[in-house]
Amino acid sequence: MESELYNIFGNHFEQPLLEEIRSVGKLVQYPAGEMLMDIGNYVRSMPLLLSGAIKILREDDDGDELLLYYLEQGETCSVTMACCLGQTKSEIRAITETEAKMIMVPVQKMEEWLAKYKGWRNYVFDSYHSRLNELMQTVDSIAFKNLDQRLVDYLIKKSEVTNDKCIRSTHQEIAYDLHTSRVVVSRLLKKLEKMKKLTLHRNHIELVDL
Amino acid sequence: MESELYNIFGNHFEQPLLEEIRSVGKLVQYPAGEMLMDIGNYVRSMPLLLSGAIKILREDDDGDELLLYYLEQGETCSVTMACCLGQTKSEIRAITETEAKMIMVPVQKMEEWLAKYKGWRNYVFDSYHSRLNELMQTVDSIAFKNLDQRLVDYLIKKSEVTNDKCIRSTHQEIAYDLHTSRVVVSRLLKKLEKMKKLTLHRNHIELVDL
DNA sequence: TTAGGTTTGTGATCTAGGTTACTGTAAAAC
DNA sequence: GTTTTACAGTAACCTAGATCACAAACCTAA
Repeated sequence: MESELYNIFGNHFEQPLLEEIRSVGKLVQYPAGEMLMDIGNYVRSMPLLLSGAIKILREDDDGDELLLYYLEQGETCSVTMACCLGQTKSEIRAITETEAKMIMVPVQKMEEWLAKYKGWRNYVFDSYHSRLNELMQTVDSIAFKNLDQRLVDYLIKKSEVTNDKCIRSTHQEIAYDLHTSRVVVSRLLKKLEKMKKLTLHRNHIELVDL
Repeated sequence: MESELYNIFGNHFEQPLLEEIRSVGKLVQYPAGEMLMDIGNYVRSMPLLLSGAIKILREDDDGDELLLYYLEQGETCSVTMACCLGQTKSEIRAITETEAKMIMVPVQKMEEWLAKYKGWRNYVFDSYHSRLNELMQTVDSIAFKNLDQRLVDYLIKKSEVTNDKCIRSTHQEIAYDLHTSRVVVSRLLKKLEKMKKLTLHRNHIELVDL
């Protein structure tokens, strides 16, 4: 935990803060596809992501999902933090997209550190800021873009966070994230294949030129 | 300014913080329809809204707008704050929905107070939290609801913030906020009128039973 | 009063995407 | 091996909402 913690957060956090994190934080590791939090859960600790990626989803009344954004190395979930501080239930679902290693910090400390460390305060604010901007991007995407473009964006982003030119998902899984139907995804993917932008296989998609 | 400041923020802020706000804050008042901030602007101070309502809009590359949410009494614009602290340009447009009175606080103070006052910290975090939740509502709305429902929600919300059963907008203006076309709005409104939920007039709409 | 702009109503047509239905095929289970 | 299940391809059809076109009603200014 030492080296990763220092590599990733050393520039932002004061020495004593790093020490505190080391002593109270709990290092945990999850495989891909693990649900870290669900809608309605209460939250008592916050993750500082050391490696891997986490996807954040929203669900409507009918159980339809929509991918909001990914968390990556060095980031944390502001929505979670907001829930912690506000003592309210989670409004989102968090699932590891890849294997992920993180430090869990109890909520009381988080608050204490806000008063104590400028580095922590800046980190938390930057984090909120990033999440707000990402949510606005998401709004832009669903409000202003058509599905063709959203699909392309999705594939590129997913390829980035998994660090893999090959998207290991079924069309159905993609459809869930984009909140559309499998048939539509298959159709659009086939169109992209005809444009030589990717090649389709069972259970995976090879990105060629997106 | 005194009485309003104390009435609205007295419960959340420490006495010395209230004093500071009173001494460095600038009281300003705008009529309805005033643009307070535009996309690309730099921000040097933050509003604490004493009365009235402000609408926050997002715009895409083609200049198409979309209403994100309203700010109301006692609230502040986190996106603005994020821009202040991050020294980045505004990603949103803010327009007074009604006549609005607010205290403008310079950005340096805001940061100073974060370290100094727990009340301020809580306020700022609650504010971020509210904005995140509101943005998620907006995402839900455009991702999961059809236009009929969004229009009804819009009319109800607008009636709330203006505190007026009568919506003083043209169909075109509503269409801008919902990011659709005037023709579609007229059609849906006519449908609602036939369902006896409202009555239509030139330049205004009377809500009857929504 | 008239002219010109603005707002609203409505029919006709178009399109992205949703839905249903059925097929072939790869992979897994037996 | 054979059977079963999950995944993908594709045609046919449907619908919400977008777009175009035009007319009527109203409002303002000269």
